[in-house]
Formats: sequence, structure tokens, C-alpha cells
Amino acid sequence: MVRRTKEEALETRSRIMDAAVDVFFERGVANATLNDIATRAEVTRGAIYWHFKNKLDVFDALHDQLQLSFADTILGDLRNDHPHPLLQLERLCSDLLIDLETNQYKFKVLSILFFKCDYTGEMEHFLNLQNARKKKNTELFSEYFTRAKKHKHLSADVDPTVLSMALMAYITGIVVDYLRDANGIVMSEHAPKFMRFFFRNLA
Amino acid sequence: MVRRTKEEALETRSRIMDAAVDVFFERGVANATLNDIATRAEVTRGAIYWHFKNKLDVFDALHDQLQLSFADTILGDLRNDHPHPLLQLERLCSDLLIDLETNQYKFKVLSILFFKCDYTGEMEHFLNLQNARKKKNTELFSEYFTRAKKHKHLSADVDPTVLSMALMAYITGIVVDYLRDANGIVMSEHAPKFMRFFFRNLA
DNA sequence: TATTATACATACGTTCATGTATGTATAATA
DNA sequence: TATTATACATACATGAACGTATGTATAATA
Repeated sequence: MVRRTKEEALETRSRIMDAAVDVFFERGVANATLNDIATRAEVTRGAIYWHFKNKLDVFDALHDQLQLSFADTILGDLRNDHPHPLLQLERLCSDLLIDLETNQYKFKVLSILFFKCDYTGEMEHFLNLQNARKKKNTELFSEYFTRAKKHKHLSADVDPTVLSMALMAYITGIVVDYLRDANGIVMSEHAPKFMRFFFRNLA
Repeated sequence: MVRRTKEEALETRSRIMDAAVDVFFERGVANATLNDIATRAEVTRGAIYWHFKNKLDVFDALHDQLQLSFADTILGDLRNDHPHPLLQLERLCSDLLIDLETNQYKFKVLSILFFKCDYTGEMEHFLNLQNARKKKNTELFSEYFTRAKKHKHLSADVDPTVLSMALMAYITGIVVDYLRDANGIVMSEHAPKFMRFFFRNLA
């Protein structure tokens, strides 16, 4: 029994979170035991209860992390004032999808969110968070279309809001279908096709 | 303690399944207790263990029921040899989406499948079933596009398979987004718009 | 350097759902 | 009509996960 330094404690915390991703992915959030996570992280349950209130608190930390990362990507992209916003958005969406193929971490966390947890009881709260994020991200999408209108790349009678909602749903569906059967398609091949198909006739 | 007739037994069975839908929806599949379901169905756990092997077996029954209902709707629609297959498919998809607004049962069961259960362990099996169904349904969609090509309503260079996958993803996304926040949109208004948007430029 | 708070590990009691075993009244069947 | 299988209800035992309480060695701090 050694007392750790603050640095070591932070490392322990992130080891627990990493372990949680693996355990949640394999056993599901509801079925995952704190002992499972502790074992995987090579600590005891005591360590988890020190860093987190309970299992939900661990999940909350993971949830936060991912949600922020997504919005940041879009915001970062928006700062780039591209001459052709539609192509820019098409590229962004395509890249986001393809990222799932290489980024094993995002793949796992998104799999957890969509297929490895049930949003009931105290978990229901996270659906609200996801909805709020979705609304914000949809508004960010909308910005691309508004810019496109200024460039006369998009006819004026198109409602950017509805269009953004449609695009968001489209991406959600592609992600869900991909997560459910990752061997079904090769994302790096299909994502550009899917996106091309959506943006083709917006001009 | 009375012995029931065969009819009464079947009614008990379906009462258990109906109760399971409510309990799964409220508590989640993993968290739902057989006692919860029994209480809701006004029987004891004994009754459930008589009709089903365990909780998974109850879920399996619900899963089957929904999956079949979906494919049947499409197959039934395909039997109608519509002169304009694209419009026919557009209408079908729109109707399927709008149905979620009125059909409380489908809404609940789909909510369970997407947001109230985790597909790990023995539940993972159901993802394979869903994938298989999705493939079949995608092939059915493909049939509409093939017919459209014969009618010269669809340019020959479009790949019906990829197009079907895109449509399937689109619908999946719309459903998921709707289930997550049913108050976010009015499906009877938005579904036709979403679908119009997809089919607009296929001609 | 003495003290205190930290970063865990260990131990304990409680709850709770599960599966099974058993009981039982009565449809069904012959 | 006697028998048997059915359609459950009831009772029991087991185990597992949780939260908490407590122990403890050592960074951190003054």
C-alpha cells in the first residue's frame, strides 16, 4: 500500500476510464461490474470509488469527453472560411465517418452509446444531453448552408434548418448501421459515395 | 389456484408480453425484473417461467414479432405494381415514419431496441438478426429502384444497392433521432419533407 | 520535521434478482 | 369417470454486486 503522487493518481483515473470503455463495450453498461472495471484497470474497487461516485459517474465522464470532441471538430472546421461551403461540409462529414474506421476509441465509445447501454432511470438524462448536442451540431451544419446561400451555391428556397436535420439524420443512420455491422461496408469507400449522393443535387 | 383453459393461457402469454413492453420501456431490458413484468401482467413469476425460458426468451418473442411486421409491410406494398415505383417507395417510407407517431406499440418496441437495451453477451445475437433483416429489407428497397429503371424513371448509372443502403441509413437515422426526442419534430409534417428531399433528384 | 490529507486497498453487511423445487386445482383426454 | 398433464402460485436457496466503513502508507504542506 503506497500513496501515489498527484500525477500517478490522474493516470490511475484515466486508466479506469480506459478500462471502463473496454468493459462497457464487452459487457454493456448495465451489466458491467465495478469489479470488472477495477480488474481491467489493475486496481481495486476502492480506487474507482475514490475517483468516481459510482458507475454512472464513470459513464458520465466518458460521455462528456466524446460529446465535446465532436463539436470541437465542427467548430474548428467552421473557422476555416472555405470558398465552397458545401464541398467543405461534404468533406467534413465524409471524414467524420471515415474516422470511425481508424479511430478504435471513438468506434468503441459510440458503440457503447448506441448499442451497449439503456437510457432508463438515471441514464435517461444522457438522452437529453445528446439531444441538446444534436441541436447545437445541427445549427452548426446550418451555418454551412447559410454560407452556401451567400455564395449562391444553394437555391434560396431551401430551408437550411430542415436540410441540416436531414443531414444529421442521414449521418446518424450511417453511423448506426455501420456500428451494428462494421464488416458490412468499408467506410473509406462508402462514406464519400453516401455523402456525394446527398450533396450532389443541392446546387 | 385455478387451472386455466388453453385460450386463457394464450391470453396470459400475450398479457406478459404486453407487460414486458411497458416494463422494458420504463426500466430497460437489463434492469427489468421478471417480478416487475409479472406484477404488471398481474401474474407471478411462475407464470412467466411457464411460458418463457427466462427474460431473454420474452425479449426474443417481442423481437420476432416486430421484425416480421416490418418486412411484411414492404412485401405487401411490393405486390402492388405501381406505375411510378419511386413515388410508391417515397410514400411507403413516409407512411412507415408517420406510423411511429400514431402507433404507440411500435414506438415503444423500437425505443426498446434502440435505446433501452444493450446488445452484449447473449443479447449480441439480436444484432445479427437485425443485420440480416436489414439486408433483406435493403434488397426489397432495391427492387423499387430496379423497377424504376425499367420505367426509365431512374438513370441507368445509379447503383440500386448503394442507393438502397443510403435510403435505409437515412430512415434509420430519422427514426433514431425521432425516438430520442419525439417532441423535437412532428413526424406527420417532417416525414414527407425528409422523403421528398431524398427522392427529389433521382429522376 | 511533524502533521494532515490523500490515494487507494481491504473487509463487511445488506439487498435483491434469479432459478428451481414443490404444491395444487382443474382442463383435457381416454 | 379416473387419470394425467397443464397452468400456474408459492417457497426456498444461492450468489453476486453494491455501498460503506475502516485501515494504511505516504505525498504534500506548513
